[in-house]
Order: sequence, then C-alpha cells, then structure tokens
Amino acid sequence: MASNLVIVESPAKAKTIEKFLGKDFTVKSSFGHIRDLSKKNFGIDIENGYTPQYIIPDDKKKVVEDLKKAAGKAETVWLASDEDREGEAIAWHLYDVLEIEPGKVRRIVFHEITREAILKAIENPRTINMELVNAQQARRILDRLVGFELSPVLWKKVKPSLSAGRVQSVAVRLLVERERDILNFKSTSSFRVTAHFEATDNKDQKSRFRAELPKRFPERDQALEFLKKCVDARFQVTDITTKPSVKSPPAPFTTSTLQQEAGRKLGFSVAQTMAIAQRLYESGKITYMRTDSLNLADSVLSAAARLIKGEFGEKYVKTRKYKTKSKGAQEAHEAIRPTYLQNRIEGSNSNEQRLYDLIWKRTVASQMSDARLEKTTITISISGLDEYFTATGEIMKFEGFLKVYMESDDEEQEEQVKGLLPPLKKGDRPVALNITATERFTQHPPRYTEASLVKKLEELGIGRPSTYAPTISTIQNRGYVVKEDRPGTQRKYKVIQLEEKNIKEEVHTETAGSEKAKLFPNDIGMVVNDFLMNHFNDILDYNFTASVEKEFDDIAAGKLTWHHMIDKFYNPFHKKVEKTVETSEKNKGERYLGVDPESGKNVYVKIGRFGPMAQTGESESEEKPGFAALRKEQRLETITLEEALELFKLPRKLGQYEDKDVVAGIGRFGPYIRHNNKFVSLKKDLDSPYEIELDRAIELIEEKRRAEREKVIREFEGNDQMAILKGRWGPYITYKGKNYKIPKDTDPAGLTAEQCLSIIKNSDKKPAKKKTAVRKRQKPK
DNA sequence: CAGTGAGCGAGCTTCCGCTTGACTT
Repeated sequence: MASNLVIVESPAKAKTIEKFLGKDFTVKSSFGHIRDLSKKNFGIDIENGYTPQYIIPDDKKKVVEDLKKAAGKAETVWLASDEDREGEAIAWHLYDVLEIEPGKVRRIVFHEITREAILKAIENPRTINMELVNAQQARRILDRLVGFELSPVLWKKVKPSLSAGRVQSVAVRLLVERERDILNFKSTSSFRVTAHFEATDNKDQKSRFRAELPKRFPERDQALEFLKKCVDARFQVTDITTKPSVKSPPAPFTTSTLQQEAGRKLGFSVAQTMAIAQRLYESGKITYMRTDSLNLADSVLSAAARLIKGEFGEKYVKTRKYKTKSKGAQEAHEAIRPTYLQNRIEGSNSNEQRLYDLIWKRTVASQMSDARLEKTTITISISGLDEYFTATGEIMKFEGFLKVYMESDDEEQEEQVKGLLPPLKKGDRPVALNITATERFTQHPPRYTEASLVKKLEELGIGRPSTYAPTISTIQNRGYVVKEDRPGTQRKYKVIQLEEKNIKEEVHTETAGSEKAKLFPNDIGMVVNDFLMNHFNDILDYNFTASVEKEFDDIAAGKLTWHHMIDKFYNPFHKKVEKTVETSEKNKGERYLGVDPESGKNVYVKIGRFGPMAQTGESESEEKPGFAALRKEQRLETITLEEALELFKLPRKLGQYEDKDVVAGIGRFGPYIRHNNKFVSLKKDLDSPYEIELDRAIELIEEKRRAEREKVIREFEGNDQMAILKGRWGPYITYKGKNYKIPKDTDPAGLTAEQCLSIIKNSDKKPAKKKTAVRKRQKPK
C-alpha cells in the first residue's frame, strides 16, 4: 500500500520519478496550474484589497478530484512542483484545494531527475514559501488587470475582440517600430572592389587568390577612375600578419535558443519546434523543453567527457558549466539535452530525428574544446596609388567543437573573401588577372522572424519559455501581424571590370529585398500600437516588465507586500484607463490623402469593419460615400492618392450577357469576372481587370462552363442534389452542397445511387464536431 | 471563396504562465 503521494507538474516527469522510488510512493501530476482567476468581474475583488477569486477550470476538475482522492489515502503528500515562482504557487494551490491535513504535507524541490537528487530532496523537505507565492499572485493579478482593462478600451476605441497585454503589446511594438525603420530606410550604394591575383613561387607553381579593397567608392566615376589607374599598375606584397584566434562552443539549448536554431537550421516555426520537442520529451528522449537554464547535470558532464574522449580523443574534451545571462531567468530545470547521450539517433519520424540530432550535437559540442584558428592578412600595394588590397585567409589549427557543431547566424552576410591563401612573402609581386568594381547597396535592418523576435523578447526579459510560442501565435491570430514570404524587386546594379587592360562596364540585375517567413505588422497592428503608445506608453515601455519583476523579487524577499505594490500600480493606471475611455477619439488609423480631381471629393483611408479601406466623400454627408477595400499588399501608411483612386475603378461593368451584368474586379483570390453570381478567375498576366472587354469576358465565361460540364462524371436521374464530379484531387461525390471522398480502388463511373448514399452515410458519421477547439481568426482582407 | 461599410443593441471578446490533450482537411 502506497503511503506516500508525490505531486509534480508534468505527467512525463511523474512516470520517470515513479521508477526511482519504491513501492511506498505513488507519483501523480497536476498538469500545471490547477486554479486560475475567475473570468467574471476580473476575478479580483478590487475594492477589498484585490482579493483574488480563484476557480478550478473545467478541464482541471478531473485532475483535482483524482489528486484529492489520492491525497486522502496517503500518509504523506510531497508537493514537488518546480522550484520557481509559478511552481511555488502551484504547490500552495494544491495544498489549499486538496484539503490535506497540514501535518501530512511536505514541500520538496529537485533540479535533476535522478534517483539521488530525489532521495536527497525527500530528506530535506521544507514548508511552502508564502512570500514567493505572493510574488506569483502579484504577477498574476497585475497581468489580469493590465489585460482586462486595456483590451476593452481597444474594443471601444478601435475594434471589437482585440487584445492588449504586458507581453503581446510589446512584441507588436517591436515589429511596428522595426517596420517603420525599414519604411524610412534610404538605401545608398557604393562600389566595392575585388581582385583576382595570381602568384608564382620559386618552383614556378602558380596559385590564385582573391583580395578586396578596404576602401569603397561612393560614385561610379571614382570607381572607374581607380580602375583606369590600375591598368598599368604593379602590385606588391608589403605586409603579412597572422593572428591566432579561438572560438568557444555555444551554451547548451534553452527554449529560446532551440527555437532560433531549429528555425535557422531546420526551418521550423517556433510552434512546430515546441510540438516536436514535446514528443521527444514525452517519449523520454530529451529533458524538459521549456527552460531558461543552461545547467547540465554533473552526470551529463562526465558522460559527455567519456563520449567525446572515446569518439574524438582526449584533446577534444573540455567540460564547462555555463551561467545564464538572461534577465529574470528562474532556472527551475536543466538545459535541453538528450536524456541519454550515448543514444546518437532518436525519434519516431524524420523531424523528431532532426531535432534530436541538433540537440545532441549542441549538448556534446558544449563540452568540447575551443576551436583554434589562424587569420592571415596580406596587404598588397598598388604602384602610384595610396589605395591597397587586402587578402584574408583563415586556417583551422584545431577543430575542437567545430567537428560537431556550428551555430548559424541570423543575418545574411555579404559573402566574404576567405579561405586558404598561397604561401606569399613580403616583396612578392602577384599579377592581377582582373579587378572588378561592383555596385553594392546598404540594406535596411532585417525584419524579425518568429525566432528572432523570441530572442529579442528574452533579451528584454519579457515572457517566459512556456509563453514564447503562444505569444507569437496570439499576435498573428489577432491580425496584428502576418508571417509570410514576399517576393523581392528587381534591382539594377553596375559592374565595372578591368581584364587584360580592357575596362568594360555592364548593368546587371538582381532580386533584392525578398523575404521568407518573416513577420510583418498589419495596419490594425500599427493602429493599435500607436493608440497604446499614445495613451499607455508606460505599459509599452521596454523596461516595464523588468521594473515590475524587480518588485516581484522584493515581494519574494519579504521587503514589499503585494497589496502595496498592486495598489500603487493600479490607482494611476485605472485613472488613465477611465480618462482614455472618456476623452480619446476613436482611432481608425484615418489618413487624409487629398482630393479626387474628378469628383472634387476628399479621399481618406482607414480601418473599416472589414479591414483597411479607402473612402471618397464624407461619412456625415447625405450622399453615401464610396468605399473600396485596400489590396493585400497596400498599407494605410504608405498608400498614395493615385493608388487609392485606382481602387475605385473596380469593380467595372463591362456590359450585359444573357440579360445579366458582366463585372470585372479584384478579390481576395485575385482578378475575376462576375456574371450571374458566378465567378471566373482571370488568367494571370494575360487579362487585366482594368482593360478586359466584354467579348473576352464572355469567352472566359463560356470556357468555364465547358470545364464545368466536363467535370461531371455521372448524374443521377430524379436526384439533382447528387452527382459524381471530377475535382482537383480526383473524383468525388457532391450531395446537398457537401463533398465526399470516394474510397480508393473504386470505379467512380460505375457507382450506383445507393452506393453513393452509403459512402455519404459512412463519412458523415466521423465528423463529430466539438466546439472547444474553434478559434476565432481574423484574416486580413 | 470573391459582394459588404445605416443604426440599434444584446451578448461576446480580453491577460500571462503552468501543463497536456483531442480535435481535423
């Protein structure tokens, strides 16, 4: 009979620990927090000392019942939630809810999931630290007050269903500010000069290398002038320097660095990385994936040392302990690492295997020696000129950790001229095979990816490992931000080349500014951000979280009471909220563009009920104003009067066909023709909705009709609700407006009406739709 | 699938941090 009950936060952890402990112990999990503030009336009794109103959410009722039963039977209940602010609060909620006799409860913590660590924890129980719990309650109450007071202000002043909060609003601010930096960025160009040299050594061996001119020329004329002077110039090596350098391995993974590297190396979104890591964790392959700790268990350090020695040799071993630098880290877990280092491959599909491999390499590399490099710089003078070329080369003296792992960079850097250099001496006279001046452009600051935004938030101490991925999802779900690819634009650049005493000048084209999986703020994100910055700049301050964190620490240290802290924050904040609701204008991001020369009416852009739109004429006037939705790629901030007027040219009436109007327009899915409530897509590049004429439109309508007719594989007499059709993904049955898949290896043309009905019946059984997972999405139009 | 944009008003939306399901084309 088990007389001890141990409660941890995660079920996977419970399973592991149960194996370490004897038959006297049952280990169960709380699945995280078991109580939360009620959603009614803020869940806080503001008038009575901000008393929190806790409830057990529906999906936790079963867990709590189960724990209560087990706790009643046990002689001793060990509360073993994580050793951080949230974990301490979970322990207290458990204690409060489970109605255990005080004498039966012990609070324990451990940092490693090993038998020794747990037994040691059990020998050293303590009581629940109420000061730490109060720090958590202050954190929870502050976040609720901020979120539930600010969001309704947005509903009134901007648009319903929007949200604001301590973390998400700062995330949006970062993106909006970066976007404006990019919009305001003026790219300039200059000419970069590179040369290919050939050197001949005393054994008549020839070798080639590249060199670069450190100086850049701002104008084409100066670059040309320089090349002209090089035509008859001679080149000489005047200096050779070598400098040793060392590179140390990166620290083991935390949640944030794992998300970054999996994004860069494997192309995973942060949500994808977390889901895959979760599966590896649940199957016991890796340690916990939501962590800010860089710590590895001592047993792992020795295992790594053994493994590296066996695999690569003694000199590759250098065990290290890493210290976290990130603000507000709570370090309740270990770094993310393989559970068993000796297992080189793990995971039940390729994504799991790739992520495991990344974690394995990073963990092992973190315990390996530094790489030693030697960087050589050769200076080459040009006769008659002050300018000089430099060639740099890097040689690896000792690979060290680079044998296993190389960290990726965020920014795409300009290709550097590096590599092996021939053995040159001072005084050598290499020959220039060619010298090229290429026009290069300065680049705007990079847009954030999901992972680089997480990195930035972590640097600012905003958000926690468990919330990075959900925060990124929230700001996308609210429509503040979209993640997407954008094609670049063609850009011309000049190339001037000197080769065999001839100078030729050419113009090349390149694609610039294309973006892949980057975060772009939408108009609504910008409008909300501006509104919040205007009225609540203190909450949006990048240091707001850091300063309240300091106060939470003071509460945890017993130097400040949580009532006092919350009261000091809430009074002025609430006054500001009330004042804003009373006095501020509605903020629709309206911008006045100018006067329509044809009608003389004013033209505006703003956010309407269905998203960003343009308007001609006044809303208050008797004559109804004209409306047109902005195109997907247009922004309130940047659209011009001409572009806005263009929008009103569509939809365009082309004429009549079969007594019905034929209309051309651009919709969500591109240009279209509408006739008799049926839509025909225009062919890209072939037809323009601005120019297409009636004859061509009729042609397209007829073409579509023909395709529709050919689509029918079979119809049924006396039943015009049902048909067998040919679709993009093969044949299917349509019945009363819904479509059904035909089972493989069935001849679609040979199906009888009865057989069709039975297929329909079978597939109708499956979808038992539940309401729970339905999430509201705002798609930008 | 793509159009829409009056005005009224009921009833709803919303935060951050812990944890996993149970959904589906």
